[in-house]
Amino acid sequence: MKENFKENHPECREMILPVRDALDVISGKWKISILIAMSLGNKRFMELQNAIPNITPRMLSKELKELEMNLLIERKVYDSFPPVIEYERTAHAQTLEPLIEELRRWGEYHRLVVTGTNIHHPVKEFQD
Amino acid sequence: MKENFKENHPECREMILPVRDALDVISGKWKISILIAMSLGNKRFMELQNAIPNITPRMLSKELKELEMNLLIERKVYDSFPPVIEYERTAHAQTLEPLIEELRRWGEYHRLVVTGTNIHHPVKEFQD
DNA sequence: CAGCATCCCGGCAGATACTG
DNA sequence: CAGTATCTGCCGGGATGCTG
Repeated sequence: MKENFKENHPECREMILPVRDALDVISGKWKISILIAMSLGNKRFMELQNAIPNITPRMLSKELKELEMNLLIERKVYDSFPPVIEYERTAHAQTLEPLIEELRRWGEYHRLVVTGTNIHHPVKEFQD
Repeated sequence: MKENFKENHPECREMILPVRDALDVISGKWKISILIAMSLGNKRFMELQNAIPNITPRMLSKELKELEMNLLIERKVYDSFPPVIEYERTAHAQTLEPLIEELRRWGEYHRLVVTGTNIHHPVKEFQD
């Protein structure tokens, strides 16, 4: 998967690899939901599970681990009694904000386009 | 998948849905490669298959269909002899450019971060 | 509470062969 | 050339139950 355009277009491979890296990091099924739930102040495992309907502990655990490996969140263990575990977004997660906002904007626009609004401009180009 | 934050945070659901829409459209395994190969001038099925190493005709066909359904490409049949079929990016695909560029930028930056560049002020370094 | 272990199933996607 | 058909392995991810 990483070796697209291996021999043909080395300059393209250099363009595609970072794009796929970015997509791999954020396109997990629950990752965006988790990051947003955390930005709303949910920090603990149970809080996240409650905030995100339908997620199973197994999936939550798995996605949290991947987010942590990608340095987007940090797992903090306070050995109070009872011990408390909290997850927090890192500074690196902040750098994702513009990208997520761009995804949101394009996603909204795209929905307008595919649901057939001819209010806008470029739509008429793909009507036969 | 679409019903995250159903009851808890309706405003979040409205944020997540478009993001997931956008991701669903572009995060197919070969979609970015196909769009880039097309932007390089590859139009015909065989050209695309040659330009994208390791893709099978089955996958190419499937991804082309999905891109077409999302109005990102257009399938044109010229009934010359022999009949020629060409795929072209639509105007709507142009609107994806800033998003892909943002993905590429963040993907590159992210790789720097995870491969251990010691960053003290991540946000500042990320900006141009 | 914060997860891990197990079982299991549907679908993604590769390999290969075939068609108009 | 531009795909389709079939067979198959793999694994993402749900359900359930269990632990420290």
